[in-house]
Amino acid sequence: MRLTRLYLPTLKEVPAEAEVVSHQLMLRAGMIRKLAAGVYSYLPLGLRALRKVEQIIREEMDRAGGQEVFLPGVQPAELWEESGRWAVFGKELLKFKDRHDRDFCLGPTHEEVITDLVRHEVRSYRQLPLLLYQIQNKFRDEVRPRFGLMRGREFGMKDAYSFDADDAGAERSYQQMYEAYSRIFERCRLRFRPVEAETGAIGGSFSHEFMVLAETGEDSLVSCTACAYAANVERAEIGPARQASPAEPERPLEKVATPGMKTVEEVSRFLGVEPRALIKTLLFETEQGPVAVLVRGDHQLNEGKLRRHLGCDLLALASESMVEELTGAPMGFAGPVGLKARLLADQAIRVVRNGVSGANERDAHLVHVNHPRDFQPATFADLRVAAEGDPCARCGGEQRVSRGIEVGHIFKLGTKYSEAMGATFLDEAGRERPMVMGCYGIGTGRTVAAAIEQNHDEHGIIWPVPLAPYQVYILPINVKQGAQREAAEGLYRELTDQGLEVLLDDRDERPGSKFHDADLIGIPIRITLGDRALKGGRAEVKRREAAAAEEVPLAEVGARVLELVRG
RNA sequence: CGGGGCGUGGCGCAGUCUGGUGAGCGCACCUGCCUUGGGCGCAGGGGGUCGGCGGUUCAAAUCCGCCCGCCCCGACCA
Repeated sequence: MRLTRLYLPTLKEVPAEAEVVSHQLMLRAGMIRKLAAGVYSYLPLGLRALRKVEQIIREEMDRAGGQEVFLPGVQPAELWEESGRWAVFGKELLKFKDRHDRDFCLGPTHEEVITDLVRHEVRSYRQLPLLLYQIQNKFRDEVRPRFGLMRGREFGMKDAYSFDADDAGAERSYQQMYEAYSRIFERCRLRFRPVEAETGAIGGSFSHEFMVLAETGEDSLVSCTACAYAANVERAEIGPARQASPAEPERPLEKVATPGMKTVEEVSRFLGVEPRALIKTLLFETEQGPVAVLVRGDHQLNEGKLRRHLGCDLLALASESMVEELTGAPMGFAGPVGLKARLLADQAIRVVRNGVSGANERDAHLVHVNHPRDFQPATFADLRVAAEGDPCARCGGEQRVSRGIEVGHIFKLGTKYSEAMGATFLDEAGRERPMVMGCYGIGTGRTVAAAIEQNHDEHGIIWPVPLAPYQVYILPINVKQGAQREAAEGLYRELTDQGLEVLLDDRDERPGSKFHDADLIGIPIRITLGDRALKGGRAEVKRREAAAAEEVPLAEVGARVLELVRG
């Protein structure tokens, strides 16, 4: 492709709306343009990178026994009512009516559609297992789209669905997808980590997220420095707290005045104690009645863990009036001692010695609070958000927290959808049984963005060869010089004939502009043709990530480039 | 949904507080000349209902009201 023909609007300046580097670079490199909040157009360069990711995914899905389908983006409400998600999915589901006043939505995911498709056609265990996938845009009306392609409202996704006759089969399918995903992200040359994850609105029993490691990631993940355990912080289990040794002696319980001191920060500063000595008392309303939860002052409650522990659907922080009713004090002075409510505690509370808590009395706290002398929770459990340095739940080693971009997510769904929607088959014994399902997603645009987050410098993108929109950038310094132009055209033909994807910068521009654009769009190999090297019958070959170029005789450039592309 | 901010030519911005000077600057774009190893130089030129609607005023980009769009923080979330 010739630069004089390519639709490549690059930008010198950073558009004000772009926060993260991948968004900035995709705009500047002319890959994408925004149409509305969270809705983007792909330009030729961006589309080529996207297609590279999609092709790798296709190959690995096919290799794992998948078959590609293409499902509708517009879906009728009835299907969603059948699965029960029309009401539950919430405002992210973009709903509308057709001219006959029938309800539809833009598909945010395709479990309903695929289950509907399969239930009509699959009758026998002989037709299982089945793995179907598609690559298509989804629409989720996100509350706050941001970071360009990282969190759009309309976004590209590969979604796959497995149907098995039993749990063991579903387990195998899941495992196959786990391996396929690992291969996909390896082939994309990404630094990533599979982590145990929450299942959220998709439902199901078990899942892994594939996280691309990046500081700008929206997710936090916890990994053990000693063993293989890794999980999304939302999910990450924490091992039992270590007892401080030697244990401090218990001191007598004492009430102190803390006028107006409500937050952990205020109380700890006022009393001159570390936040970790405080016992936070959080009050919740649930359908099972009010619940009080204790967490150390420097820890954060994990509502997901609490919800699972209680097995409740409704879980909301208690209102001000509720707090007063339960504790007899305004918000900010709740404590476990003498509190008449169901009491749970994070396991770290067990080893807090001479702690500080609210006194259930306005402007007062208790110091030297000790378990079990002063309070006795019904249970201790793992209820907090994992933090740097927490003990690993599997091996007791130390956990580390890092940031990641969720590019893939695999779920073991079980029979949630097949039962709700009647996707059944007859087994060998002639019994009717629900299919056991799994679903597996990869954000395609997000993967491109993640690759840029991991591969860039101050000048622009540095594409890994497998994702590069083009592999080679031929840059004649001055196209008005016949020798340079001819050498460039010759190499362009030769490399293109070899099957390489080549850009020829045939623009009559200053060299500086061309070098800057070449660096910005990040093509892995640049061939510069200027008088300097050309006099000796050579071209300069430079890898984008390298500091210096090498001079290569014109006749050997083709071979050298192929070597670099493959290498 | 709560809090904050922004909207002036394709992009980045100034001007708005304190109403009135020919709507301006940089980049990009067009023409000509010049130049060609890291975003050259000179000259000329095109492009704006100042987000929209309404109001105040002799006069509104500027003041007031409503609406729309976008961005950031939080809550939320495959």
